[in-house]
This record gives sequence, C-alpha cells and structure tokens, in this order.
Amino acid sequence: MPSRNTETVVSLSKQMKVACGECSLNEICLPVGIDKDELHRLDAIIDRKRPVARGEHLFHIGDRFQAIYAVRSGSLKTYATTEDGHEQVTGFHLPGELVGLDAIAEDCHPVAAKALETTSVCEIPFSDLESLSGDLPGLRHQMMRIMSREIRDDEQNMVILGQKSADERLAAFLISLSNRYRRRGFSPYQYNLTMSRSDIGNYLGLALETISRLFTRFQNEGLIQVDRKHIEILDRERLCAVSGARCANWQSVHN
Amino acid sequence: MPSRNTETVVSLSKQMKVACGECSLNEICLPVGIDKDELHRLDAIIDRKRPVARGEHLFHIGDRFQAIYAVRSGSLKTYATTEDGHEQVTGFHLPGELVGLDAIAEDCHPVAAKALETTSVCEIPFSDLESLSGDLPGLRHQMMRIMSREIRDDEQNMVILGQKSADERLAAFLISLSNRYRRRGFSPYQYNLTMSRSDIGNYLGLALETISRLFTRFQNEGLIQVDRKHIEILDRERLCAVSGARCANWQSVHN
DNA sequence: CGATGACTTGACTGCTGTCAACGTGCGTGG
DNA sequence: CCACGCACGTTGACAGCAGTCAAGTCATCG
Repeated sequence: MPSRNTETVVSLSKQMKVACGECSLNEICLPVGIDKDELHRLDAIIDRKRPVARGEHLFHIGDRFQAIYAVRSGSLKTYATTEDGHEQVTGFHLPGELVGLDAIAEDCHPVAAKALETTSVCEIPFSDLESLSGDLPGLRHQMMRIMSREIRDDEQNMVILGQKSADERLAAFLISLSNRYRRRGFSPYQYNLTMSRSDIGNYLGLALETISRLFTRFQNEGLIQVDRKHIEILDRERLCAVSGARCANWQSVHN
Repeated sequence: MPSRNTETVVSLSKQMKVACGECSLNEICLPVGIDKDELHRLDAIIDRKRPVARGEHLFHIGDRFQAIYAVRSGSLKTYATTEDGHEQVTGFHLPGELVGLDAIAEDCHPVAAKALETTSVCEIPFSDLESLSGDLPGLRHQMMRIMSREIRDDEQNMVILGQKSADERLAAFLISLSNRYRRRGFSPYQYNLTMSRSDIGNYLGLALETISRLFTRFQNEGLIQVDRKHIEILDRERLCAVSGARCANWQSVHN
C-alpha cells in the first residue's frame, strides 16, 4: 500500500511542520505580539526537528551555542553539574517554553537539556533570530519579555530555596505546575508528573526520600491524591496556604 | 563667593554627567559592542540621576516599570518579600551592573532596590532603549548578553542554594565578590562588604548567626582576615577549594 | 555618655539528610 | 503467560547541620 505509506509520511511531516500561525501554543510562545503577516518570516528561520526520545539530550553542558529551542510537545529538564559530578536540576520545561537562553552570554551551554518523555522542539538559530529581531519590534519585545520572565522566575526560586521549608517548597512546586498546565489548556486539578521523585527533590533542594514522605503526608491530609506519576489536587486552597504564597487567585509563578 | 559656588555646581554636574564614552565602566556595562560614533545616541536617552543615599530605595516592589538602571558607583541590594512580610535578598549590584531587568515582562517591579551606601545610577528609560535597539544591532546583542548572563548566574545560585553546605555557600560568595571587584579594577584580595551579615545570610539562605560563626571559623583556619566590614582573602586557593567550585582560574560566577 | 543597632558567642532543638531495607510496577526474555 | 531483573518509590531509624533563642560585646552617633 504505497499510498498509505505516503499518507503517513505526509501526515507525520504535516504534524511536525506546523507553522507558528497554526500552532496551538502561539499565544504563549515566541510569536506573541508579532503581526500575522510577518509571522511567516519567523516561520522561515525555524527548524522543526524530529522528536527527541525520553532520556536523550537536546544539548550537553559546554556545547557550542547555536540555537534556542521552543518545546512543542513533551517536556524537558535542564541541569547543571558540579565538579564533583553531582547534578542540579535548574528547571522543567513544558510546551511553549524556551530553553537555551542562558547560553547567549558565553556562546556555550552552561546546562544540559534532557527529554523527560518523547519531546519535539522547534529549533531557532540564534543568529537568524537576532537579525530578524532587528526588523520586527514585536519579536524584540517578546524576546525581552521572555528573558525577563525567566529572570523573575529564577528570583522566585531563590525565595523558595532560600527560606521555605520542605512542605512549602513541594506545595509551591505542585501549584506552579498546576498553573502552568492550566495556562496550556489542561486541567489544573490533575496532571502527570513527567519527572522522577529524585528530579523533583534535586530541583527543590531536598532529598528524594523527603519528597516521597511529603507526598504521603499531603495525601493523608487530604490535600492531594497521588498514584505513581499521577497527581490530583483535592484541596487547592489549602495547598496554596501550605505553600505560603499568594496564589489562590490563579496568578502565580509561571502563570 | 558666588563664583566658587558656581564652580562647585558645575563640577558636581560634570561628575554626574559623565558620558558613556568617558565612563570607566563602559567595558563591562551596556555600551559594550556599540560603535564609538553611535554611542552618543545611547547617551542621549540616559538620565544621570542624583545619588541615592544609603537606605533609600531606587524603586519599590510593585512600582510601575519605566526604566532599567545601571549602577555607576556604590552598591545596591534587591529583595523580594513574602506575604508574611519576610524579606529575601535576590542580589547585590556593583558598578557596571544593571537592575530592573526582571520587571520587563509584567511591567512592574517584582523586587525592590535599596542603596547599601551612597549610590549613583544611570536611568535608562526602557521604551527609548527598546526603540533604539531597533537601530543598533550592537545594543540589541549586548542587552541579550546581559539578560542571558543574569539567567545563568541565577541558575548558578540555584546550585548554591540547592546543594551546598553553609561553608561552601559563604566561600563561593566571597570568591564571587572577589572576582567581581577584580573585574572592576579593584584588588581581588581585599574589599569592604557593603552589606550586613544579615543581608549575606538572607541572600545565601542562612541565618545571620551562621555567617558570623563562619567568618570566625574561616579566620581561625587562616582563610581570611575579617575586621568588621573589611575582608582580606589570605588563602584564595583554599577558599576556592572550600567553595567546591572550579574557580581557581579566576573565571567564575559574575566573572 | 548613654542609646542604638550590628555583630558575636553559647546552648539547645529540630528539620531534613543519610543509610538501609523493603515494596512495586514495568519491560524483557524465556 | 510467567519469571526475572531493574529502576523507581516508600518507609523507618538515626544523626548532624544549621536554626532559634538568649545573653553579651562592640562600634557608632547623637
């Protein structure tokens, strides 16, 4: 059945080559604020790569910086390593988010990016992006906004790592994920964790055993329902209260 | 003596109005990578304000975002507050560094900036900066680099807060300051802390008592000499080793 | 000279890390 | 289909680092 094969290829290709204008993420991704009739210029420089399998790297620490990446589907973690080989997770990245922005300054990647599940990304060559941003004020502004938000979120993380207790950290993390999923049209009340307990603990500056214990305790307290990777938030109000943050109003980290 | 008065005013005014081309910081500040003959265009939008006294704010949390600021002399701290009123110091800022970059995304300041000593800054209205960066590719690139470096440094801070012990944190902090002073032409072996023990502890996620104890211990171990605000680094090698970072080669955080 | 704020030092407590054993689900291969 | 191995996750016991509380010292300034 040659026609069927061809169709499959076309369909895959179509799926992979969704232009920004048709992408469901264009309300939260790079194209925000760019005129419809100029969007094709951004499209033209973007390379839609084949999906990255779970466990594979998008780039490694020290890799030459050439492009930033927008997550299209799936999820990634970025992590740095200390000289004694330890790993520090610096972030988890959901569809619509950009990775690699920390590499611009030194022209090489200070962190690695690893797929937590099958993940597809848009590759945006930085030199092209930079020259294009000379022509498109909207693109310039959006780049600034995205980088600024990243700085703000990192400051927020400093607050969490600097003075929150273990409970507060995990609660804040769960609420933050909830908000980010909601922003993408998914339920804010239940989602699947794509990262391991160990990754969460590492990210939050806690031992993985602590994460495990807290999941159990939060469940006993009726805050959440945990089943392996699946999280259901039963009492969002109270979970917010535990996190010690002003997030009851749906506005929060990573909104 | 009217003439003397006038002279004083002129001299102060001259001091305050140093153009970027004559500023000793132009190798590390915003003008990096901008053509000499285009620098006047940047100069034109910059407002050199009167100095901010110790303890005064440059901006408060929630203030409308209108400009970013470059520190010309003195130093600042930026801090966020949690809803229970606690303060989290998010950074210390030395001459040549930009503050306010985290406010672009939401159009309001998520942190406050307070002078640690008498401090003068250059105010750079953001809308002007943004439109000017449409004309000057060099300015665009430098803005990206500066924001990228801020993101990278914040990631580095996550590593410190996430998995370093108290000793390692303080050692890394002292080395980082040393590197930053060196970059500005000051001695990397001795400098004055412009912030309190409490600020340092808060920034590093430690109690101020812990900072105090560590200063004493580092001194007993012959790593540093402390006299009130004055720090002398006696054994840089070993201090680096304590920090657990690859910083013996003078390259490091905040280079 | 006293008041004030910043810093130091000590005693004690407790949160969270570490170590260790055990349980559970999933994929692989027989 | 089942057995096995392995990675991941859970739970318990214990210990240590750093926080908290409290008292005391020191410098600076009015």
